[in-house]
Amino acid sequence: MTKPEVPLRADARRNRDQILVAAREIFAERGAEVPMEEIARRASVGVGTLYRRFVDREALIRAVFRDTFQAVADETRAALAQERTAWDALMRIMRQSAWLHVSVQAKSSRVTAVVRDDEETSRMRDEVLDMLDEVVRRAQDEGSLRGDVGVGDLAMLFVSVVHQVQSVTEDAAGLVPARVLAIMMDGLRAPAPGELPGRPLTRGDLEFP
Amino acid sequence: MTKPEVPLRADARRNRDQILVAAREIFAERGAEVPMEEIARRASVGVGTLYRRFVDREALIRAVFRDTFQAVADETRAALAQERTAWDALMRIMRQSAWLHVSVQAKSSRVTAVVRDDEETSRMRDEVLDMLDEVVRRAQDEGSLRGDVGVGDLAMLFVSVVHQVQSVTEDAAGLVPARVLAIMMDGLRAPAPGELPGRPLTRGDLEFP
DNA sequence: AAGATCTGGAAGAAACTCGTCCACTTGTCA
DNA sequence: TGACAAGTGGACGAGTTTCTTCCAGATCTT
Repeated sequence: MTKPEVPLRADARRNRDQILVAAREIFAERGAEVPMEEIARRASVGVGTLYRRFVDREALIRAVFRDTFQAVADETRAALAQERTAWDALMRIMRQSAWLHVSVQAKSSRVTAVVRDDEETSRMRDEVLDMLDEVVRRAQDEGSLRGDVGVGDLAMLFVSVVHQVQSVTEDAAGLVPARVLAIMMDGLRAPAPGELPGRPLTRGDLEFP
Repeated sequence: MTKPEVPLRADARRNRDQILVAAREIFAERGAEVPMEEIARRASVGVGTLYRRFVDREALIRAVFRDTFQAVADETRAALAQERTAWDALMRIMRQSAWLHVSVQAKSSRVTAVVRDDEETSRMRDEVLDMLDEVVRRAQDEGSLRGDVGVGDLAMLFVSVVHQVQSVTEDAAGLVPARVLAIMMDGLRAPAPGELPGRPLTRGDLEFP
């Protein structure tokens, strides 16, 4: 339902998209409680415009989630279909999702509430998790992914990568996510050098149940 | 200078320490702009007490940094002296620092300013970085750490681990940092499965220069 | 037990956010 | 091209949140 009933004017459509991107980035970096004005600014738009398109903060959060899950679902499906090995699919999914700034710094319960209560979001979320479960299983079967991890672990690693890294010079900042991600992926490779502490984290360990 | 001129009364001393710990945790989780009252609450103390001990937020930030760098420096020195291999030292340092909730979600420039302007903090920071540089070099020499990483990379991985993970059930939350850290360490092991993108990040890439 | 030290939290002042409203711009279509 | 519906930015009043001070009473120390 990213498309409204009456088609938007071209410029409005563009602005709406910019807002969603800006909000997604900011949510990932700083959480969902950031002043609306900052989101507007990053989207190069006035607050007025923001509110015209999204009734209130909750509507914006909901839209961001739908939009993001949609993108991730599409990308994941494509990766599963096109990549030769499950490992390649996994790499691609992780990379792409990091790039998409998936994840929200969930410091308030507001976010959880939205995800839980919005049916469309839940549906897409489940779809994504189903696919991820499959990738993990297949990658482990093919012997490329260490056996002692679960989807939950991937999700967590993920979140770690995405939460925008600060305190690095602007120059280096561009390198960080890719490098951190690559190191993590290397750490996920089978055969594993050792045993991980604890137990594999599954989707049941993720919130928004 | 964690100790004041006139020794504090025992209870006051205890409270002060609790405040520092609470602040460090909260800063790592949510950044340095959290309401003073929350810090006070987590330290089981009234706001009044907090202000009596630290004139204002800046003083608190400064104290947290000194305290933290001090602890890390001590731990690092000990690790270097006691562990058999550089790799073991590195493991220990990383684990310990994660445990210490090193790192601050630096979303404001306030933090950078404090670290830059406080001489004692800078001094300790340099000392820690010197030691880390040595650990990295030695670990690479002994062939346990992949060659294409630098201190900067370690710092970044670190920050990724520490920033408190959300959106995981309380039960699983305890496992996450240890697992993420372990996976990362496995990813750092030599021989590396592949080349990392970009270039090794050095201390020059870290901010607070 | 006296007296210095320390404490919690109420409360006024200051800073921030929200979300609305409207004069002005821009895109669309005949 | 012109007319007008759709869209825009940002100032603003109301409502919150946060900062910091202050002090009556609790707690140590000697």
